[in-house]
Amino acid sequence: MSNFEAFFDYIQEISGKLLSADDKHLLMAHFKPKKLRKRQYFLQEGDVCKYIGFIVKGSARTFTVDEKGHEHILKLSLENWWLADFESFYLLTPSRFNIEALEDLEVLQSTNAQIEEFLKHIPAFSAMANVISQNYTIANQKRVQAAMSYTAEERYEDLISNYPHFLKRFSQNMIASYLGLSPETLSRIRKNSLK
Amino acid sequence: MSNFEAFFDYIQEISGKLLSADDKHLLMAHFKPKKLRKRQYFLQEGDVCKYIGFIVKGSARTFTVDEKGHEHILKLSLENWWLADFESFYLLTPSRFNIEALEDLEVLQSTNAQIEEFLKHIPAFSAMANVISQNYTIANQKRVQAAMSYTAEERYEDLISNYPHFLKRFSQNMIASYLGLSPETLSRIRKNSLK
DNA sequence: CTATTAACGTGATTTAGGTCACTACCCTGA
DNA sequence: TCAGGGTAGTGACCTAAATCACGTTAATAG
Repeated sequence: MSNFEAFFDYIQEISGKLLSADDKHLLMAHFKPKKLRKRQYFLQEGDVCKYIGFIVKGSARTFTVDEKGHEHILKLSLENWWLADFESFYLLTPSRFNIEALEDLEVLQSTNAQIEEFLKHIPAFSAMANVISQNYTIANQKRVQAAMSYTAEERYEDLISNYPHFLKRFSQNMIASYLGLSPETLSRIRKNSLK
Repeated sequence: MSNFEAFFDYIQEISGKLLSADDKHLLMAHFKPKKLRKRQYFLQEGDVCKYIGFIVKGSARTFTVDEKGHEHILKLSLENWWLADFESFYLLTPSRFNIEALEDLEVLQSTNAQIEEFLKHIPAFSAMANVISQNYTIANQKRVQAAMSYTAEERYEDLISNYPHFLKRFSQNMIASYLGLSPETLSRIRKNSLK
């Protein structure tokens, strides 16, 4: 399956280790391909996040809805990213987040229990998990810092330089919400920075 | 050393595994006690974060200074927390952060290379690392969400309910900066919420 | 092929929170 | 013992960004 080829490549590249034929069979046996159409939910608020998904194709957003009905996007995800509310996934508590497909979505998904098995038995998988966890920590650290210390304009500039491809794949509304801005403010920022 | 006893207890409690006598000797051989006086720096901006420290006693803040000279506190740390800029520590890049003792500080510190050894040879240590990494991911996720979707007042309420002991150990100036607020705003919020 | 709905732009107005200025109260150290 | 830095409270003012209101165009569904 070409789905799995891309997945295997990803694991090997991130981990710097090779997957054996057995490793691959184990992964193929327990990662299930799943398709979601645009606007379908991978996870709904209140549910436990039973599955973690690896995005093969498409995009998604992770967001909350506050008491005033406003949506706040916590994460935008594309190909070769993992999809889950890790708090809910690790602790098996009901999630405070929604994860929704923004484009038709193909993921490979598995359960917490299975992931534990992969970590134990597949060295490349476990090495990958460590690297990803580091990357997440770093990315989150940056994001907190940006949210707290940067102005709206600086956060947008930051996004442009770090994730330029986001602008192609996500609507301005989504980007604005991801940056913690109103769509109007983002529109004005773009206008000013065109000069 | 009573220092190490608390450290060993912590590892065993978090990991759910026991440390052997050999494990303990290995840890004692390569975690060095270090004392910092109030206002001394554990890490300075521009330096590579060569050491990770486990706080035995005292408190510290991790902060940046922006172009206008304003300080932004990213993290406040107390006993039984780890002290490091993980980005710099993992990637060996110059840090964008400062870590400063807010009270006289006692840490047990070690290097990246040594940590790799502990992870390989001490199962309890490696299990602890996994749990901590999960906790960090969860805490960071919450903090990003709070920074993006909550008002100043909600963030303060959130702090009170999640980290009430922070109020006893850190000055209002520090709390304000941690919450991304001016000291004046925090002072007014406190006044209003007293009613 | 219309009819909606989503996406983006732009002006007028409001507001949360920042900035500046001044006061009072500890501490801590010479 | 007293001076000076750190800490907190409060008023007056300012500004970045949200909100509200409206148009325009582009995309999508029936």
